[in-house]
Amino acid sequence: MNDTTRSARTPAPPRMTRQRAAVADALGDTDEFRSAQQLHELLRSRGDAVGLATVYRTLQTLADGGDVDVLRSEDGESLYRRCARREHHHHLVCRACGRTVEIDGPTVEQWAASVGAAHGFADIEHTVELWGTCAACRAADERSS
Amino acid sequence: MNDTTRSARTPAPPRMTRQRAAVADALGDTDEFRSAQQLHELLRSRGDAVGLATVYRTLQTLADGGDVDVLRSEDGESLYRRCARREHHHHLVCRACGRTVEIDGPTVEQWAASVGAAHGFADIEHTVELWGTCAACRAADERSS
DNA sequence: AGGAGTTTGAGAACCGTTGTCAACTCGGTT
DNA sequence: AACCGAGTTGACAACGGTTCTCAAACTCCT
Repeated sequence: MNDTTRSARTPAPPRMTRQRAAVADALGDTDEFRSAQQLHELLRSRGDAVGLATVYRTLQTLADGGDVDVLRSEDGESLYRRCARREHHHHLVCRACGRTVEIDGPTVEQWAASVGAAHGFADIEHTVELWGTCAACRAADERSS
Repeated sequence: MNDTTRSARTPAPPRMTRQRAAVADALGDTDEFRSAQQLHELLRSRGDAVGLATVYRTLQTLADGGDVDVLRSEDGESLYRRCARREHHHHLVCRACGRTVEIDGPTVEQWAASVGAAHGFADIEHTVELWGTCAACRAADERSS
């Protein structure tokens, strides 16, 4: 059994491609949660276009690896962001521009676990997200009205 | 200007129909969060079918009026439930069967508001939901494995 | 019963997302 | 440097949940 013999259980080696780099790059550029379609459009306008399907695939891979955070906008769209810390945390997101602040829910984790256990539920997961309108968007909004 | 003259700003009077009653009824029967499609199927199997579009419309109306709670399942589907209390609260939901326990997030509201304000965000809303597997579903699961 | 205006429902349209599969690349080999 | 096998891409089809359309049916009031 030499190096090139890849036994069946070995996952599969990731490969670096222009497209993957481009997506990762676009995510690295911003602090804001972005949809797959926004990223796709951004890349296209930048000049190094990537197929929409590839954008979705790449984001999914990144998300699975914990390299990006995913959350659902209020109307169900998936939004992606490269967060500063990999540890579990929550977000305060501007619903207009996606600007995001990473926050801690000091007691949330513990509370969630104990409430779950108290009712006989297992494998507890929790969703805690804050939505608001950031100062900049508020200002922009008033200016245009 | 008599009674039958409905000035433009008056919303429009809701009207009781077999369909609306059926949907409300189906919701009243269960404690569990159900999708529009599940409710549609339930009604059909019960013998008093209601068009899918009508189920969606009715649920939306009920939700707008605060008569039912809506939340998004982990894979983005909208789920509806007639909760015992109309006041703001959170849920611990079984991801397998939809069984739900209404819970309070003692300090959550305040925490959300202050975190939002601290970062200059306005119109703060928060999503706090707990997902788990209830005891019954866990038992059922083990039995079949 | 009569009539104005609301509601319904079958099917089309929508929209974000995933699947398909032949062509193309990456990365290691010869 | 050319070669090759396996992973990757992308145009497009397909999917699944939800909303729209609009003619026919129904509510409610007189």
